[in-house]
Amino acid sequence: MAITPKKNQYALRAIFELAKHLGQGPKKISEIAEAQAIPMRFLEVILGQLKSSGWVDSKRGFYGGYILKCSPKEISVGDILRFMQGTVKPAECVACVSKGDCPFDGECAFAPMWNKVEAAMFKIYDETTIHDLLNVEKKIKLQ
Amino acid sequence: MAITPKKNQYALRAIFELAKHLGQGPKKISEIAEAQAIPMRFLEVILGQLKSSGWVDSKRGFYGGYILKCSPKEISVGDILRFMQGTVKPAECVACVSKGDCPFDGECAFAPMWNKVEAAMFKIYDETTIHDLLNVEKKIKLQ
DNA sequence: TCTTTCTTGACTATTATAGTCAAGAAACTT
DNA sequence: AAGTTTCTTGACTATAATAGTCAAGAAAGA
Repeated sequence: MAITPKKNQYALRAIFELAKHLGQGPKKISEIAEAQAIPMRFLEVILGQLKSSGWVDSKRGFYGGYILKCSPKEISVGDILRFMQGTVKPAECVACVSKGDCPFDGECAFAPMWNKVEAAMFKIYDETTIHDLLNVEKKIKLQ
Repeated sequence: MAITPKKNQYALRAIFELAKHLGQGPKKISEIAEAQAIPMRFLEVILGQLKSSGWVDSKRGFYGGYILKCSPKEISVGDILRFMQGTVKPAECVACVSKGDCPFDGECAFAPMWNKVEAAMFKIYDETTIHDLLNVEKKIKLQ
């Protein structure tokens, strides 16, 4: 029922947290986990995955941790969600009754609507950068 | 990963199928199931639920089946999805890490975005009536 | 060398969704 | 009235996706 799986939300929050402390050296998994209320062991898995995107880097040892490698202005929620979802084959109904093997193949009355919804969602995701979210938080905290 | 659960999609398709044969008397569960590629036993459950919405009615016996009680122009996808989801408590983050007991209560930087996404989705769902979907199908079938 | 932290990959748990079933009740046919 | 047919009800089970855990090892620096 949630719009996106928890794992994806955790990935967003992890990058958000790194962005928050950009330029302050590596941030430990344990710190990110606590700050963003993410189970630490699960976060290990997620950050491991995110490393392969190139957006984050890591360092081991006492002063180790994770670092954001890109500008918060240049990375959007859409980028991250797309990465987490893996590549979805194009020309496939995004929310069909049966993915890949649609019982109404090509003649589904609902497909255009599902596609519009998917597009509307990603329009918002793509328009929202991590930098934007940092600003939202600043505003909230000021109140 | 799908935008909405299969159960909701089946509910939409069931009503769509009823709308398609509006005025032609009751439509049997077995017929709806076959036409819309829905497991019949599962459809029994779904139609049973839908009955309580008042949008459909049923009749038993040889000439029994289900009938649409409302105009396809006056029922939208949004109406049906909202009914299927049950009432979601208001003022609750639609896609928070933890529904109901948010670890960032009231100070979540992501909440506005999730709410925007939810709203964008339902804007489309609310704009799409069952009648619209019947028209889409007609156009597709003409090609 | 010791501590700390990331790394890897396999493992388990939980939950939501999806789907099934059987016995019974209404409606109509003959 | 008897017999089909179909919906009705509620409990039941299966499956898959998600979520989360763990342990042993490797790098980095103190």
